[in-house]
Amino acid sequence: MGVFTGTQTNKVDKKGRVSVPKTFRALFEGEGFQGVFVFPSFRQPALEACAESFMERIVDSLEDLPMFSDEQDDLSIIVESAQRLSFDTEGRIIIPEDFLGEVGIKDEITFVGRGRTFQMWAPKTYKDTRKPAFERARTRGLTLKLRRPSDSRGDAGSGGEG
Amino acid sequence: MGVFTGTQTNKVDKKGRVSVPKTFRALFEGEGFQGVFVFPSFRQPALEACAESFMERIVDSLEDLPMFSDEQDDLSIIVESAQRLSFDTEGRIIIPEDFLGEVGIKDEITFVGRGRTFQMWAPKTYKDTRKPAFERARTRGLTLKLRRPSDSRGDAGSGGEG
DNA sequence: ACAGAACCCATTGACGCCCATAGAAACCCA
DNA sequence: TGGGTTTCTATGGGCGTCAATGGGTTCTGT
Repeated sequence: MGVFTGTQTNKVDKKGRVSVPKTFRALFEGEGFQGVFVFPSFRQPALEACAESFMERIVDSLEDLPMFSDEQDDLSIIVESAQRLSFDTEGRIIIPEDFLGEVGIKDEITFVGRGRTFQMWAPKTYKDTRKPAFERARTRGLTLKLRRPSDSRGDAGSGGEG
Repeated sequence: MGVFTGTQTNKVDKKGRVSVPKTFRALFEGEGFQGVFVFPSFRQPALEACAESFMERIVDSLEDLPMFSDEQDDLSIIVESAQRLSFDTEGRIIIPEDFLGEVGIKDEITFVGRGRTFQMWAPKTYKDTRKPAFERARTRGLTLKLRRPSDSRGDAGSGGEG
């Protein structure tokens, strides 16, 4: 599976349908389930989305924690809130209204590629958030240590600052 | 078998029947027993549910504990209290009244996907519990160490990058 | 016989499927 | 290289199907 990159803004029609960008949809070739798992981000006013295979990785990772532990309970919130939305014939999905409300999406939605996952934002919210982030990256002089090629760990690990 | 994700609220009719969400039911394809095992959670005001194959995993895990130990005795309560409820023709189950009473479910019930298992809550109870949990996740900055892709069972290894 | 559960049927509203169209990008040919 | 043509993505709307629900009837075990 390739990587989700770039941004694209599409419309939400009267029925609540949204076309998932073709460039994103193309990455679902070879996935068993043709659709996405969507859940609210707990770090940003946005919705997170991923394919089934990635969601299964999350579940497997949760199983590494003891059953009935506090840790597992807390992290389960991702799985609990992740809605399974399948593509229609035209590659559209219907996002639950409460999700849209939580992040302020109305008639337009911005898709943001994030590698193994992608996000969905209210266009204005995203624009307002992105500018300062870019500015921070410049002024702080962020650096990234690249992994060697062919070390194929799909780990979506911390790109954090710190 | 896929994973249980997301939440859905259905009704409990006068006969005590509840439709198990289709997205959950679909995961019982290939299971021998068409129905669920249900037992009260001892950590939350909710009912736990799983398929037969998972219940067998629980039993196997209990056997890893020392026989006649306090731990095994205590945890055995899961197996002791687990009711075996089969789907009717429409995919509904009837949950014993004492179970419903214990967790305050009346005419509506919220199904909560938890990966290999799912839970059933009184809608209001779940909503009140979920919000703080989400807030905790944000403020504590919870992170999840992802298992490597396609590492289906073996140890996820606690080494790796931080 | 009785109570509870399983089965069957009907209803409804949401969602999936089909078709049509506009606009944009890709393509082709001169 | 420019203009015309084709292809396809994104979008909109109508309609059929199915999940969820409710109620009646039959079955089963006690």
